[in-house]
Amino acid sequence: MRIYLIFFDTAFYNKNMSESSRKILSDHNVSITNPRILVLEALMESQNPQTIDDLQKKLQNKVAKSTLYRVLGDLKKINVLHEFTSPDNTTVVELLLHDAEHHHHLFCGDCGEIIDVGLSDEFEKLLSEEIKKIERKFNFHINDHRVEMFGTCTDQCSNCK
Amino acid sequence: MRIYLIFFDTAFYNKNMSESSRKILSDHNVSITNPRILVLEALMESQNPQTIDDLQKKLQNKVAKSTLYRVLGDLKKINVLHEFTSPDNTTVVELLLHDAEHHHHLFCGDCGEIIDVGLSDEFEKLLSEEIKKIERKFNFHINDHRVEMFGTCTDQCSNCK
DNA sequence: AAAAAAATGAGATAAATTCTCATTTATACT
DNA sequence: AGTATAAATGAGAATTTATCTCATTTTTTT
Repeated sequence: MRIYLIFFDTAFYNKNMSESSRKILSDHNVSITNPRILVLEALMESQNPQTIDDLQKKLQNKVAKSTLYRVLGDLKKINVLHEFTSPDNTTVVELLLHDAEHHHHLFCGDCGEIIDVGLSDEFEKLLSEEIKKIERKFNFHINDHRVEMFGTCTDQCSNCK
Repeated sequence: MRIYLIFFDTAFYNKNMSESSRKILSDHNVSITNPRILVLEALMESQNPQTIDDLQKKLQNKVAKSTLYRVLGDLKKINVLHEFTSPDNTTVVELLLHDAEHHHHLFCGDCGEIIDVGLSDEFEKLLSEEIKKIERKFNFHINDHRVEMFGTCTDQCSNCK
């Protein structure tokens, strides 16, 4: 048996998040400002979708409310942020990084947790075919889709139980 | 060639809508009141999802704003109303009648129209299997799902063009 | 380093929804 | 049918969520 000691260098991770935040902004020709970096870092802190309230708590008045909304708008405009609504009508937001895979969402009605889930290639392929049929039938041009699943986490969720 | 004359008896349809509204309420042990009947009738007037604003216009001050929201809440509670949010964050609402088939939604980003669409049995079957996998993987109990498709209606839509 | 452009903070404003409570309406019970 | 009781409604106040305004600060350009 081997024992590994893992040193968790928070500074390193923070520096990393700051770096990637800057990169996201410069890659999209958006000026690099402190509020934007802070908001991006807060978004990166969790891989699952978060509410605006979650973000405000993380930012702890380091960014004004109006600025937070404005920055989220900026990030939507450059397509690195996805905004949608949970079943209880709360706006949630998640970062879409270059390497983010196409995914869908699973909602827990008890604790409100939202989990990113991937579905099989077979399923996605059949869905694309269905979408082509719908496009023809309704004379639509469809550019996006999503599958949402609603339920309750039985025991694993950290918020519930 | 034959020519058919179709007489559209509004009174008959109104009476019918009023009757089914009453039936919906009594079937669910909800007291039958005028505002509830009016809201149900407004909901029945269109088969596709409608915004709260649409309803208010149809009701033309015959039902107070607070009552409208309250009645919609009541209808949700007895599971005859489905409420969700369109991509531009507007709340929309649709009646779920006993005979309503399982369906999904198609959103037009230009005119805001929302269309009910059914997908093939083959697709729904595969989706159920995917959902079973997700339930196992995340230890969830999933009780509902929906597929949303986003695009633009190319020329058929009555609101656009 | 200075000038120009852009972003921010603080609070005002707007829109959507919920809440409060006095009055009205519906239901249950003679 | 008529009355008592319970429930629902209307009107507007309050709350919540998001956007807007504009003077000040920060970033970018030169």
